[in-house]
Amino acid sequence: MPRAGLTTQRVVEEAEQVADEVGLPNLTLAALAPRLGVRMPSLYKHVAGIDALRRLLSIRAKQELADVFARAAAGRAGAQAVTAMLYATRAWAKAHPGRYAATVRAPDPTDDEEVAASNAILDIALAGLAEYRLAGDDAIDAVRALRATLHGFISLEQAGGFGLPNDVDRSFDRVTAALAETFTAWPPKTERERVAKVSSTLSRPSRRDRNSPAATARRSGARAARDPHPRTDG
Amino acid sequence: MPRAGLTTQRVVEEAEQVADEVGLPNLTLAALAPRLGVRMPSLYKHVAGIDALRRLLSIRAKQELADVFARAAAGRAGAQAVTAMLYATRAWAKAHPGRYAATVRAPDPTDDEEVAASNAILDIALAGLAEYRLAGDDAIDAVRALRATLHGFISLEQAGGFGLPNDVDRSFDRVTAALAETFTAWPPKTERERVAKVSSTLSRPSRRDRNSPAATARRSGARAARDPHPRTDG
DNA sequence: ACGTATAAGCTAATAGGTATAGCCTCGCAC
DNA sequence: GTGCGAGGCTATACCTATTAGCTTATACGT
Repeated sequence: MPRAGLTTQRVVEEAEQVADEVGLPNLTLAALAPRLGVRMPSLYKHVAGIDALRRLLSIRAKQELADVFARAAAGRAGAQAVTAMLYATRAWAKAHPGRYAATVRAPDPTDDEEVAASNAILDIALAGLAEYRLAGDDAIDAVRALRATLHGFISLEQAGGFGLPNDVDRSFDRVTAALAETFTAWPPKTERERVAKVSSTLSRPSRRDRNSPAATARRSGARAARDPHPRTDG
Repeated sequence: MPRAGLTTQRVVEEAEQVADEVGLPNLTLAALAPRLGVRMPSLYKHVAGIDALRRLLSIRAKQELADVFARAAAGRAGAQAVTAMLYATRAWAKAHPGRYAATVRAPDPTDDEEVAASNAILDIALAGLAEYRLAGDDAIDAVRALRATLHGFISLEQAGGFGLPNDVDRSFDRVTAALAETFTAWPPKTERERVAKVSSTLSRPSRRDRNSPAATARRSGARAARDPHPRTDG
């Protein structure tokens, strides 16, 4: 019998298709094999198992998402960049729900390749926020807010969580606008501060820490060789 | 041999424990049965199968979450209520990750019981936002923003997505404060409007629709008996 | 108290999924 | 052309869900 001529890459590509069609949790080797014209055990010649396949899928998906971010933010800054990143990501997630789901997975901290893919997303998101001139922890808080809002909206939407007839696109517009606006006054005033309306120096100690050496050090890549906190986020 | 004396309720309660311990996706009947002192097939006398069990789990979890919202918002309003709801939910989700995950599931639109549980969450969240005096689509957009932000943060945190050493509690404080603040100027200005700085009447057509009959009708529960859009939302 | 219907438990068997072992052979390198 | 490694296969084992059909504890009516 002629060989199917599979490669790891081919297997992962088909797995992406399947994941997009039936959802990441329903991606099985059993479903994948016939689509590639082989029997199930043959897949083990190319991927080490279902877990390894999921890992490869995640890495590729994270790279794609980083790309989506990068293209959206290219040539834009501030609110424009944020808005573009949010819309582009939602559109990509709609077209590729399985891949999007794969981007959420937290990497094993010792897995350099997947950690790198995660970091690419973080770095590009941070770059997209550059115009807001945030630094240190404030910048991290902001990307976390960005990722959380975006992910929450997309995953609820994909889960069918927005059941009311009200227009979901409209809601997304509002969320996007709110987020882009929020970053212009970041960090936000806390409730206590809003009520007490005192001078910002006194009432917003968080600002003091903004560019502190400690905060900057925490961000820097210069850490011990086997850092217990390899740099990954969101 | 003596009977184990199971009930559906007992099974679901133990399932909650398991889900909290090992994660909702890892909840299996096989793991559950020995913990209840019976063989796997015996569980079918009390629940119709793993899917039915998940459904029951979701319903209970949604009721619990609605309760968490209600308790948090009780006696508070506006930013205070929003803040309290967010913190309480995150704390509950941390203590009960499996149950929290179960709240995300979208109900089958024909499943009255689960739809009702979902609606309870929505209603209480809307009530928590009452002080902001939003109406019609604006109110729906706001709860969606609330749920999306909250869910995004919690699910990323639970997935281990916040790998950087930066303090996650601090980030959550910021996100919370930003959200509570955002609702005071809802709907947010779009990027175009912020740039063009014209009068709000002209530049913010969305406000015109706020209390329109159409918008109100869309929200109302008065719909045809077998409504294609039973009232549910994130 | 007793007898019985029913519900609650059991064993056994089936159907899918993951994974490993071990064989067979295509097809490239030389 | 031949040798051999990579890529495919069958067979098998194990895990989870589910169904069928049996047994018996126990609640309840008399």
